[in-house]
Amino acid sequence: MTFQRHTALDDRATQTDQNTMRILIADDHELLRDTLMLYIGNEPGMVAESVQDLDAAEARMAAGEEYDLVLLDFTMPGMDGLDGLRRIMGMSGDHRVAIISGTAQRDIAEEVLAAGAAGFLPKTLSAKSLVNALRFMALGEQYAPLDFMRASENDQQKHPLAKQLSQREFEVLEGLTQGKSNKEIARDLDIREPTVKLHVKTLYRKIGASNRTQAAMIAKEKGLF
Amino acid sequence: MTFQRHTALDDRATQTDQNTMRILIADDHELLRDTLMLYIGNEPGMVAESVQDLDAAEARMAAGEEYDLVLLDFTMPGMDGLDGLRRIMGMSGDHRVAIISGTAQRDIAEEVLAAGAAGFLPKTLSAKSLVNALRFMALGEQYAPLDFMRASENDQQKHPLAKQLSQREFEVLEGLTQGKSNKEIARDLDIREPTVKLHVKTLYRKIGASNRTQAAMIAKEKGLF
DNA sequence: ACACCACCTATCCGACCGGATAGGAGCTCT
DNA sequence: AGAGCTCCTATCCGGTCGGATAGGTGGTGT
Repeated sequence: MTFQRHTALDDRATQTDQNTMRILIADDHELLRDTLMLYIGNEPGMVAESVQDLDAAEARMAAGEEYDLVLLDFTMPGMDGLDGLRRIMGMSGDHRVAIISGTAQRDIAEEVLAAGAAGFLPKTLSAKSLVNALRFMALGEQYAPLDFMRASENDQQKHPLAKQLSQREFEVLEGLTQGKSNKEIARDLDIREPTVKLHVKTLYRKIGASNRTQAAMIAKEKGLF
Repeated sequence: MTFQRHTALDDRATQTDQNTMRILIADDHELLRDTLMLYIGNEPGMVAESVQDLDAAEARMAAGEEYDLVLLDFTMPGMDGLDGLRRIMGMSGDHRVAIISGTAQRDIAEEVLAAGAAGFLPKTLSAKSLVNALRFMALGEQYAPLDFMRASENDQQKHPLAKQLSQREFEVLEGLTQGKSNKEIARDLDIREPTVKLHVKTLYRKIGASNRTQAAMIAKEKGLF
């Protein structure tokens, strides 16, 4: 992997401030902050700063710092879902804000875009694609990776544990992890309670649980939901 | 920041294989893979390769590649909790394997270390600390960030949620997170079942749960245990 | 046509849970 | 000494859970 040419702008040291793109990265994963800043800093015409939570990002912006783009991690202290995004976007000034996330799925991405964010960037994106997306968004466009947005609604067929379960059992298990009663699950899925009980019982067998709390903990630890 | 040297091998042909540390990174976040490889490649005496899931890591190792250290992301296709770690560690050869994670809490870290891993690395670690940890682990030591592991060592003192609970309620809550029945908890703590029920009820009120599964999930998500 | 499977519904029962209520023992602080 | 706290025990009750059993529907593959 070499870095002789990143873009056509590479060797033009005449870069002016107006042409330099300022990016603020807010993410509680210091590892990513450090390495990503290094990567972006290596890109011509790009300068990145980083903070570790939403409050710090807000403080920077409130202090009058101007950024061409602000990247917010979706799961970071202070975010609280989309509230943090809305708070930053509601600040005075004309800010372009994008969400970056390692865990959020398509439904979250859609809500993010609907809320008016400049883009949604999963951490499964390559560094190169990310930089391209940054430039794209700085131009005023809205970005989200197409393959990510095309991902099927129920992409649990990948997970080994979920694979053993039928679709319904999976949905019931999701209810269990939310601490719902059989009655509530039945209402939510629009089926009868006895049916829920059946699914509960059979999924216990399949995943090796002996009660709903164990089932919920197993699902959680295996990384489902 | 320039990249005249990516690795010590780049311009120093005298570097011997014995002195170069080979690292395999398995993580489905390509963004982190790209940027972290760049960062590590910039460190003298370190070479990193990366793959995007557990199967690919397994294939590399099965193909006879030798690594001084293998980093596995905890939430990555094929991992399935600790199973993936055990699978890699059970492979023939003498491999040192560490877990890296952006979401796992202390309980997971302890299980990882108990399983014999070389270390546990949260992504909140700085890049510099990570590199230091890598060198440390390559020496045969076991690593985990102290502040992370102290996160709830004698839990009550630190955690705001646990602080509201009495000692007994806390112990009962621990039983709940293991999916135990009131009767089992009573036996383990050597108290009567009605007493357990009392503690259960009062701790529901304190943490805002309405049943044992919710209580367990709340405790888990808040990072207790 | 048949077996098979996932999914749905139903009933019965013993066990457990969640909530209320009512105490008593030991400790600390004022 | 009494107030206040935590921790312990106990009983009662309605509701829920866990497990077994029995059956019906619709789609798939042989």
